[in-house]
Amino acid sequence: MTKEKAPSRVEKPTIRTVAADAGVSVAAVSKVMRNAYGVSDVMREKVMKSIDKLGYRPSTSARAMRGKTYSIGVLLVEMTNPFLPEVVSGVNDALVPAGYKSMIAVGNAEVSMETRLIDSMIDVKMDGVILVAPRLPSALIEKYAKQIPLVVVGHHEAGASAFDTVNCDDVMGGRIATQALIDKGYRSIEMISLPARDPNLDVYAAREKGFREAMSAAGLPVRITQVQEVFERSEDPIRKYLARSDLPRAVFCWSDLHALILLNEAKERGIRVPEDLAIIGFDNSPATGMSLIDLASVDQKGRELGKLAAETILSRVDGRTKATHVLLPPHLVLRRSVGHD
Amino acid sequence: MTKEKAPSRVEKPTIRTVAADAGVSVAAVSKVMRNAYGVSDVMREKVMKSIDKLGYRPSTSARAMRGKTYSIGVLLVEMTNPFLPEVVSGVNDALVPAGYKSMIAVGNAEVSMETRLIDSMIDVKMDGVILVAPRLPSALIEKYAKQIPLVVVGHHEAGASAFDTVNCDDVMGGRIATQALIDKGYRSIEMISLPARDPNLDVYAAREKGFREAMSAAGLPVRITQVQEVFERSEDPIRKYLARSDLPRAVFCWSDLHALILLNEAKERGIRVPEDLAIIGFDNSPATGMSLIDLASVDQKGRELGKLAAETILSRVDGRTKATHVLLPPHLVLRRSVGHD
DNA sequence: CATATTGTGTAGACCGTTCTACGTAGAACA
DNA sequence: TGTTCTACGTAGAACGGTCTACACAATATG
Repeated sequence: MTKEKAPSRVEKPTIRTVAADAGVSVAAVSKVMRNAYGVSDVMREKVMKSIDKLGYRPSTSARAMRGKTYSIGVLLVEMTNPFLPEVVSGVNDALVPAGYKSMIAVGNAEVSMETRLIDSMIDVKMDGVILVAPRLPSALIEKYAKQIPLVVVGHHEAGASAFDTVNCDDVMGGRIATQALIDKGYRSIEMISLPARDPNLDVYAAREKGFREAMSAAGLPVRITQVQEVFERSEDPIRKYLARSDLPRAVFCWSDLHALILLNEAKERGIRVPEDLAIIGFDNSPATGMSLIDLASVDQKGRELGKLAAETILSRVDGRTKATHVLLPPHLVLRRSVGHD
Repeated sequence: MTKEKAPSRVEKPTIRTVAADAGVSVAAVSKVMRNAYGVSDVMREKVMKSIDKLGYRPSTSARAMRGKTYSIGVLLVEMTNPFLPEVVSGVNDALVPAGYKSMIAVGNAEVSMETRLIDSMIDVKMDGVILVAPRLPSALIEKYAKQIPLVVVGHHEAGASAFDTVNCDDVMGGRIATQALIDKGYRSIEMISLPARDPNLDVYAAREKGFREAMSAAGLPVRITQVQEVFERSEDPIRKYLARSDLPRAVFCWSDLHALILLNEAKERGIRVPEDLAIIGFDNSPATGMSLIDLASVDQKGRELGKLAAETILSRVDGRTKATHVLLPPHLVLRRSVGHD
């Protein structure tokens, strides 16, 4: 009458089960699992045999209470930007061989959601956290970095000492995109960007900087239009933009997300691309390559960024305390939207 | 000399800190946290005050050892299909208000990866798991369901008793898509699907069934072509498909993923859509609505599926043992690719 | 030969919760 | 007055690992 628990639920072997089976102490099994010092070959052999005979797997939560969990949290802004899965793949490329696992969480570009998720990553005692393009204000990131090893992707803050950053060289990206348009002979060039949050930290602010540099160097006037985030249905601002009478001849978009909408809306309005309007985006997301789209774009190698971020967090987990800040050079992919063949 | 630990890392308050501060027992604090029975208002007040004075947050890992973790794992096949983020949003819609959090993992459509991830979800003692379109063979799912509450989305198995399923009514989806083509007057209609793994379980198999039903009912011949997964660069099979001499007049694609490629390749070959070839996809993913694309598609309401899945897992976590199997009716979105307007 | 040193193994405290079992006080009841 | 509830609290054993301290043997050192 007492045992009315779940039916047929299997009994999981614990470290004690294994120890008993192998005829050794619990501590010995623990040592084998962590391949710590002080285990003879004979002992390791014995324990290993019991482990896979019983199908033993150590409980991460139990481990968390004294040691480490071998898991890294990855916090993504959102999930629709195809650039993000690439970063995740890269993260796993580095984490899995090192015996770590990644747990992903999605913040929906909301600060409250992001804080909640990081908090819960700390609660489950993850060994470290990778933030990808967080909306979190810099001060909060700093605060979290004091609680858990942390690296940020897609957020420039080369001065930070409490955490690491891994980024595409967005200034360079802005510059080469703009330069490409200039080289094609365009003179009336405008950039579409996001509303500034922090001009020193945001990736699009860096791209703006590159844009400015290239335009100024060529003696051309700098004009930048800021539109809303794409999550909040931003066809409207783009539509409004295209209705203007003083449209430029070429547009550099901070992201493919907006570039694609622009391309689409342009078509609807009978504006020919690239004949009437050249467009160049950022991220080189999969869709850009489709011939229906054929959008030139700056490739920031998300996978490499992710891999690098993972390596960085691991070294920090391993005890490094000095911050590192890496920039990866992007490259340009020319396509029909800028009049390339 | 002994304390050379991380610099300036903050001391986290534990349940003991709170108990001491509030002048009550540890057990009392625990009760307040779980709002369990047997707490007076005075006591709750006192404890609460200490809790947010100290900024206390219970350690999930410690909780995991006796109680629950209030977290649900979500295993996604992959991340590039825009249908999946929708499901995740839906999951969070239901989980967050209930005080649970979701942790997402991505299996890259590999069985080995998927098993590894579910294992680690079990290791961290998540309260339950939602699998979205898993590649895992049915027998393995069954096995895992014995170890942890489990619901599957995008995998038909209405006979399963150990776990729940939540799905779009894919048979109906296939039927209404096909019927729409028939109604438009098309007679030579073909379906593009994936290689069969398990004809009773796969979503595309169900869509095939709907296709067959509609075609047979109209007295039309059934023809289905199977192509590779899209992750494994499947432009080639689609290209080969379009090179055939006996192309149908209309195609129903099991997924937008392939429909988009088809649309694109058709354009490259100068095949006009819909004049030469009508196309209808599945998922109604965001891109389909762009006028550059304008692809008709079956909408399976990913967000609702996700929400329902979350509610289902929660009730199972709460003790339900009888399996439920839900089908949500999809609806059709007509667009230019089938000659609409 | 006495004393370090090294290599291998164990015992048992500890991590931060939850949960069971029980104690106590006051109210209600007989 | 004694008994039985009910409401509120507490003590202390779990949970499944890791880690520190130590024991013991074999080997190296002086």
